[in-house]
Amino acid sequence: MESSLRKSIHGGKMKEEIMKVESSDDEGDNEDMSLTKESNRVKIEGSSSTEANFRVSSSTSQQLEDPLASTKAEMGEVIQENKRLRMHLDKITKDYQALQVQFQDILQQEETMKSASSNTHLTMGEQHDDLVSLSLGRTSSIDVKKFDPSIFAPNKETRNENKAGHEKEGLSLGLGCKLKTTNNQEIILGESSIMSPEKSIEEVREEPGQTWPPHNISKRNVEEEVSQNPTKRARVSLRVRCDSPTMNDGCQWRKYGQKIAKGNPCPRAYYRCTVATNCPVRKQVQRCAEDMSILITTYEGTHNHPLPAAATAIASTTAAAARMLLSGSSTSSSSNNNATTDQNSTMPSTTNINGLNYYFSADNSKSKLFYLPNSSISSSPSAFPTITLDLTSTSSSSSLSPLSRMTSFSQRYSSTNLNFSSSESNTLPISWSNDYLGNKNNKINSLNFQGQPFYQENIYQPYSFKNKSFVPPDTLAEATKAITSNPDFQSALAVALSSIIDSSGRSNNPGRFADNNNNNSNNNKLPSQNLRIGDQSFPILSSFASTQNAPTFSSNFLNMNPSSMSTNSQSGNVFSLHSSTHLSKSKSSSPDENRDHAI
DNA sequence: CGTGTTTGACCCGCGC
DNA sequence: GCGCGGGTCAAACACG
Repeated sequence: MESSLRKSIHGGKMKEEIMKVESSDDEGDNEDMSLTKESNRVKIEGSSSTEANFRVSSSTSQQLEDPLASTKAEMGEVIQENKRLRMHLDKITKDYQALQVQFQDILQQEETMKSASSNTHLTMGEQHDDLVSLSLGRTSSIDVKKFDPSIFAPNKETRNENKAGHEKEGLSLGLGCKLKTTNNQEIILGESSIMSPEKSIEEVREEPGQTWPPHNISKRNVEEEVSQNPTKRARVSLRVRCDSPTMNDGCQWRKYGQKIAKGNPCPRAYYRCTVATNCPVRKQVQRCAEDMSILITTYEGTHNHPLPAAATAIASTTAAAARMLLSGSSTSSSSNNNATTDQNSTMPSTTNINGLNYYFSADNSKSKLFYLPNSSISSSPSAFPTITLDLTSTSSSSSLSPLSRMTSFSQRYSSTNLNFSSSESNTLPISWSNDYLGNKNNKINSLNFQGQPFYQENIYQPYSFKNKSFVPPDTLAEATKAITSNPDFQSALAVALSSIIDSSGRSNNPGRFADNNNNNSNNNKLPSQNLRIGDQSFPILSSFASTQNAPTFSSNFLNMNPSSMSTNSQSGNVFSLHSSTHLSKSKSSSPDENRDHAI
């Protein structure tokens, strides 16, 4: 009795300490610090609670002897812990502010450059436009069109005072998705409404006079190019290991044809987007002839309507890839004729951008060069330049990937159980185990995001309640730094995160689609999102949209295992993302469930 | 009955 | 011009 009373007292005091830290957080930039605050709240709540449990149990015997001393000792520990957390918070805040200022610098430089020159398409900036678009997944802003990796360089903290007003822009670079509308409104996608006062995407969609997606130069460039040269309608092909007939990409599709294409016994299915009546987007779905487990989904066109949240991830990724393709193919052939042309000095290599392999077309208007030596290349030319995002293969390029910086990160804490997955036994995680992040040999890492809604609770829980794991304070700092300091990491991360966004928005999709995906026995469970590094998983600290009612993500999108590459009936470019995603068994038991819904 | 799929016919561009 | 192959149309059909 006395013991339990004491425990509650201790807990209450610790709670006070926690609240003290949190309330002091709020004194700062309460609008702009959503991610930082959240990150620290994770640590505060998690670590304090974890230690609380430990302390309560370990001090039970002492309590009988000297309750007061024990309580004081605990308070001292708590205070120390809070100090550590506070320091950590300050550090993150500084990094965050530095990033914001740097980002603003980039934007200003970009505007200057824009006014100065616009005669080259395949400039570094253009390349980075593609890079950042892929990186942010949903970036649709002219203002983030160009991207300089240097903005993620750490430790640049000395900045102008008058730039402090732009603090909202930094964090979304790291883990959120930001849109900037034509009237300079920013939308941080995926940011929790609690944590961020930014307008939600839906609000902006309803903004009078706004179009969706918001107009931006990048998209206009593509559209203009396409309109100027109709034969250059870019296609983006995704190669994915997928057992279901189609991948579920969040959009609604109607099949309008099927054809046996030459060189592939598997029929090619033709789909058109039915979200809007006159949406021009088409997609083709076909199994790979060499490896039936590989599903090739080719997208063509741009949606002319608001997309379901679940569909924006793939849509933006493919749009970015298409834009990259078009911008690349719009340049003189000399710059692109060689698939290994070094198109951008800032790229790690011509075939490895962000650790992802690009294979550019050898021809501007017709895709002739295909991607791998083993391919039985289709000789039939395509009128469409095609970029293929290969999500099936392995790569040995990881050693150069900046992600390898995470090696020490994972290894250092290799003994820590950081798998905070709450995925149930019958649910395979959707994981992006990038071989380029690492494999068993080079002991690097993989990204593994549980393909389930991103519940706020689970952001906090992993550190303490669920697995009783405690992440050393500098673990988060290191992870944060690794992420924010590295554009390459960001790009890869964003793709993976996109799948999470996709999952969180799944419930927005009405009708049959929603029905299909709501058939989920795990709906009532609270999964968590993990960043898996090697054998370890790290909770994602960003505040992606937490759709409480979202069903779990059933995408068969990326069930990737290393495999040999095989042919695609369309020649084109390959963007190889070496990643891995597993399906959620609970949602894919019936092939019909994924019928007609890509990715 | 509404919605989506199937499938043969048709159109079109390209190469010979 | 002809044949081939990719892509689309639309009537018939299936399903809930």
